Amino acid sequence: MATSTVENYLKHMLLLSEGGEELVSMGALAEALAVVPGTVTTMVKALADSGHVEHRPRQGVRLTPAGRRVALNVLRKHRLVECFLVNVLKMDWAAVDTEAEQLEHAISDEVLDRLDALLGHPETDPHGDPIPSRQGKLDSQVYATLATCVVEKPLRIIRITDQSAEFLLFVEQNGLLPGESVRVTERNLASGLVTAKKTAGRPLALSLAAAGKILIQPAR
Amino acid sequence: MATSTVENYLKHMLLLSEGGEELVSMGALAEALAVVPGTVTTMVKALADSGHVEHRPRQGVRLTPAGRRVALNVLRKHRLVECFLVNVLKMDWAAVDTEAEQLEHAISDEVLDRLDALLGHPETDPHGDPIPSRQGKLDSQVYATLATCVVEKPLRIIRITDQSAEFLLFVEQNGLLPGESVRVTERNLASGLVTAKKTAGRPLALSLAAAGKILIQPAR
DNA sequence: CTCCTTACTTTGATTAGTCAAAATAAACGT
DNA sequence: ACGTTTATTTTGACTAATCAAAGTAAGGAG
Repeated sequence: MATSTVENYLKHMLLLSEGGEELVSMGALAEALAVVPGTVTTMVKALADSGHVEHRPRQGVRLTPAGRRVALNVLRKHRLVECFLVNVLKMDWAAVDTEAEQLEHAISDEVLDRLDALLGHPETDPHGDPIPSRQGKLDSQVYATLATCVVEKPLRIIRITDQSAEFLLFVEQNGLLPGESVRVTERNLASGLVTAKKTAGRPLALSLAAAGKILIQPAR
Repeated sequence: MATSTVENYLKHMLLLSEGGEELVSMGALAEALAVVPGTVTTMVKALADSGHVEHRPRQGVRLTPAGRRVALNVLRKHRLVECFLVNVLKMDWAAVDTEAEQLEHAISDEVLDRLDALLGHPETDPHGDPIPSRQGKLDSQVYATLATCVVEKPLRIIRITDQSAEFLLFVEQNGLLPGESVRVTERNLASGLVTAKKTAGRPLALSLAAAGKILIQPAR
């Protein structure tokens, strides 16, 4: 059985490789796991021995199919737990990531399945992040963002790709939740500012960095 | 923050002291935690340093008020999680103890409170074990058992005090669930056999040891 | 091509939790 | 009171995960 430390390493590799093909750098992994780089090197070598990853010294690391399977299962637990916490326990959007971080390592596959059924087999969590299927399929569609979309076109918000409580709180307070309709009225590369406007709302200014974390689609 | 190992030590001390006054022997703790006695000695000394227990060398160990507080909180989590798994996720009676064993260390107090509300503030878990209140009150009423009760008196089953899957399965298959009505038709100390009978059922034989794990009250 | 920066790896030490086995103390029977 | 049994404690060693700091490689800048 993988320890919860191992599960975390694998999960973060999956998240950092956005789909699983590219090499993940040791530095990025260390950053994501809040650990010094030397620790990552040590751990990655152990994970290579157990067949979960392929380690290219001085270049990076990549999940093997076995490692990817474990990572997807953990991610599925994480996101389904988030759904449960928000939809059933009515918890706060911004707080559930931290909670799920613990629970993802404690719930069994049996509980996972029943939770999935209870929630009606959702396809995304409350932030719009796709939930891997039982079979390990993960929607890896690449969306445009408020930082990259066409100006003045009507858009629908699909997903928020920053789980920090502050950012989620900001998003919530300005009604930029997944499902909402918006359009970008202005984008200025020089000042790094994007102005967005909800159908019936006042214009809202945000940085390019922030805008890039809000994924969108052309409205229906 | 107490690690989940520490939480387990404290929880088992609480369970073994049936209320919290008597000294718990190191051996009993080692047995309950599936660890060798030497490990318990080491750990108990650390717990004494952190003020969670009082250690009487060569005699045993006892929870301090601080330790008891932690233990009750863990037990509350364990039992509320069991309620959730059985009542909401419709999981099997006999399997939930193992699941809860993991989850009790992963859920926050926030989630605990919401779970408690969702379940309607239950007073006992599905096995009839009392759930400690938020304030740390634990019903420590001493019940009679099928091994100690008066013969032929109508009884109500209150609680099953053995969480092993086999025993729970046996209990379930013979309809001896908490809430059910029974009476003891015969008890033979010599052969160590107890015969119980549900109001509308065939007589069932069980050992004194097994009968002692089924707590009862006089029928309403 | 050489030096420098930066990322990565190595090394040695630390902490939590554990076991095996030897040492000790208390309790017990005769 | 003496030796034996049994529970407990000690000791030394091990694993997983970590950090600090020293060492090494690879890719630019000049």
